[in-house]
Amino acid sequence: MKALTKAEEQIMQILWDLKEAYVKDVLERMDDPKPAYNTVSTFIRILETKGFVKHRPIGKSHQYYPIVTKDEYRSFSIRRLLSGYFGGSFTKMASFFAKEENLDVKEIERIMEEVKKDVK
Amino acid sequence: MKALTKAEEQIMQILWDLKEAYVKDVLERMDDPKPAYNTVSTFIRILETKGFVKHRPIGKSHQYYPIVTKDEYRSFSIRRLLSGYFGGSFTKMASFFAKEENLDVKEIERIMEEVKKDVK
DNA sequence: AATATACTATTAAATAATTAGTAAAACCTA
DNA sequence: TAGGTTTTACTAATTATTTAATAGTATATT
Repeated sequence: MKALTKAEEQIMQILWDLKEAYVKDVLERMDDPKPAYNTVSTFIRILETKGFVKHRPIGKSHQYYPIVTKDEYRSFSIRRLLSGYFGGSFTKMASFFAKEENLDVKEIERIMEEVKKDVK
Repeated sequence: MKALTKAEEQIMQILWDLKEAYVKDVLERMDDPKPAYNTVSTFIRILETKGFVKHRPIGKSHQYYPIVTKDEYRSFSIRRLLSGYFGGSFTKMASFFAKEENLDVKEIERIMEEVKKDVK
């Protein structure tokens, strides 16, 4: 999987959110100052050539939808961070975060309880 | 703090590792195919204008050293990932990771013990 | 001193990413 | 059906990033 550029990522975030969308739907959700319609259209087509997005023709128009899921990209992003900055170890990252946030043992335990509940 | 580009980051990783280095030291640690001496030199000077690096003149030469620490950049990177993909919540990221790796409760607890030990 | 060496500074060239204009096709409406 | 609207496809322009050549300066070597 290839990393997304900043502008590409912005648009993927919207597509992940909407599940499927026309160019105009994506444009609508973009922050001001909104880019030109064609800017969005171009990026979506780039995302399509990169294999992140596909479309189905609806009348004369295209409805776009993500084929790389947000979870897949999440996973890719965590892995990249872990391997670049924490020797590939999630434990190291968690320790780093805990120290940085001055979490005490109680708080760490609360987080882990939450995780355990969630994993079940 | 501004994000590093890929090439800049590569060089910062080496500088963080070496703590202080001449251009040639950085070049030495780079993977083959090694770039030109001047390519490295240029990037280090870009890093200096971005405020990531400083130098002390040693004779006619410059010895470079990081002024943004690896920990500071680590922290910045985690935060960016959390805010973009986990609603800013470390717990969410941990849950996601645990599910993805199929960690069972035992393993989660082992990680937590490690973190607790480390935080003390 | 002349020549080679090691380095920095300046600049240019190549490539990648971002933005959007223009043209053409498809559709809608009076 | 002529004129306006919406949309895609193609292309150009701009800016950011990456790479390195060239030139200049100081030091070492013979």
